[in-house]
Amino acid sequence: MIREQLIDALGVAAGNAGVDPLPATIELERPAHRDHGDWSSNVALATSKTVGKNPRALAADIVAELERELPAHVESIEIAGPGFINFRLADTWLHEVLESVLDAQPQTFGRSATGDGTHVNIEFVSANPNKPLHAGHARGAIYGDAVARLLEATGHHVTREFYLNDRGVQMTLFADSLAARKRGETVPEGGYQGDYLVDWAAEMPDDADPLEWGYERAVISHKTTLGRLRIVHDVWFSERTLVADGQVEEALQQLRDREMAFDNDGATWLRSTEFGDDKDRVLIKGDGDYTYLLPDIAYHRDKYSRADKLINVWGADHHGYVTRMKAGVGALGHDPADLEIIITQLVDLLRDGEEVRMSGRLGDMVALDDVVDDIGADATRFTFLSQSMDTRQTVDLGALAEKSMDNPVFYVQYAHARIHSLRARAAQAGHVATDAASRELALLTHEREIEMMRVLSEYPDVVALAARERAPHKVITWLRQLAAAFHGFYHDCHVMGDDIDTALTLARLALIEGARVGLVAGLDLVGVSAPEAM
RNA sequence: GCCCUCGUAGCUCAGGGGAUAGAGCAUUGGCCUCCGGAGCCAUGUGCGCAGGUUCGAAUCCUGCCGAGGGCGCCA
Repeated sequence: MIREQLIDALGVAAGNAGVDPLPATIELERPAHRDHGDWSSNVALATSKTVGKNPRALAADIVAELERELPAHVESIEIAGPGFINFRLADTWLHEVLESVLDAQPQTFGRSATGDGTHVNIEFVSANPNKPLHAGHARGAIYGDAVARLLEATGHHVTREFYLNDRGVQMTLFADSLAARKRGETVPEGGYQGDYLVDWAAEMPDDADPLEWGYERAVISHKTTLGRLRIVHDVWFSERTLVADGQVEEALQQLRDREMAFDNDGATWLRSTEFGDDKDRVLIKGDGDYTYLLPDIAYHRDKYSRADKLINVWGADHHGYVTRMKAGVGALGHDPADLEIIITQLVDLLRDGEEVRMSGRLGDMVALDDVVDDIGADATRFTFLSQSMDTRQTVDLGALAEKSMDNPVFYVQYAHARIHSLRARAAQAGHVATDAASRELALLTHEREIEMMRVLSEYPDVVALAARERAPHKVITWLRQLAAAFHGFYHDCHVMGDDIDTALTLARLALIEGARVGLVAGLDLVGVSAPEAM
């Protein structure tokens, strides 16, 4: 790849110019402005102090070394600003990029093996199995799945996991509420109010055990809703079985053996202050019941035995548990660094500008199914992935439901549909796809064509960065760029026509095929479909 | 009080050490004899404030201001 070639050449040149030692990494980036060339390096700026020269003078020395034998594709090298070294390349480097895109096809374009088969377990959603998922679950659900896709695309072995809190008081309360509905009564004090229970009660056979039947029904509900969003968990892990298998007691014993658990005031405590927590935490309450923490520790103990690295996706309202969870696994002797807890900021849900309440009884909430009904899986996924998880997100369901231009997913999908339409027309006109040897990509020199290839060239870096930073929104941003580049090309450069030379038509068909590969690959990475017609 | 995240254009958000800070929506005005107008082009005195680190800060550090979330023998 051109990037590595230039970095290598820079390293050699800098060494010959007296830079010693060479920096750990030589930075090479794409300048924001086209006037600054195709690639730019700051080595001279970064190392001038150690060499004892002013940056521009050092840059001149390095450039002189580089000019002894220009690296492939390089047309000229300039020194600019305070001492940047700017490379101006011939378009041939982009033709080479396009060739590699066509070669890769959507199945492999942008993918890498950097994860080296590391087994990552990512746990997300994990909503209680006693009521349907609501809109507030959307962000974490879609995000978790997108991160899983990114990790898979970068050579990790991924397990998607859902933890079921299927024991405890809330399950009993749920069963009681369901049974009451079945009898046509109002739910008990503090019970589950939602209308869904009326429907579930109607479905429930008379002789069914409300707890077991309701639990199963809720899990089906979760799976169905998630399935509509193309989210499929590999493992549904039951807290109940964890207790039944004796794993909770084993974990507790392990903590005791390591002197990380102690008894005080009639309760059993975790020595979490050993791991930076501001106080120790209760594992077993005075009444003998576990707190949520102990089964959670046992659960993570089990996960550590099944994967190299753990990721938990939690909402912002759980951020206070990060320290004690890490303390818990640390107390077991595991490396807390292998447990990555990602906090997603909350979502403000609006409907036509008006706030939709996310708290309180279910009656006030919007079911996730309703969101999918209103705006579809594609728009839902695209929207919830379009911004960083570190920022609070505002989503207006009303605006999205209109399928208006407020949602760029259509802009991206439209690009794909146009390409499909072009291909069909081309086939009709008898333009057959040509092999690498006979297509003349050198004909692609229009500004719009160049721009499209430049965007395509960035995709592998985007995927790598998005995966490393757990930031699928970077893929969304890139897709919008590619779609914009394509639409601009489509407007200014006709693929077929009386005044278009056949060779150019074939070259442009190759180019839009490259765009198609990019769109399909990118959309697949975020789990959004690439429709052939809209 | 302490902890976490955020503060970028009228609105929703990208950009997370580089050289002139970008997109969508909204506004205003252009572009259909021609591959799908769900499109293209033009239109903007914006990085909360103050210090610091650096050759260079929207980006890193500190403080302040503002918004949201969290600090249970609840889950």
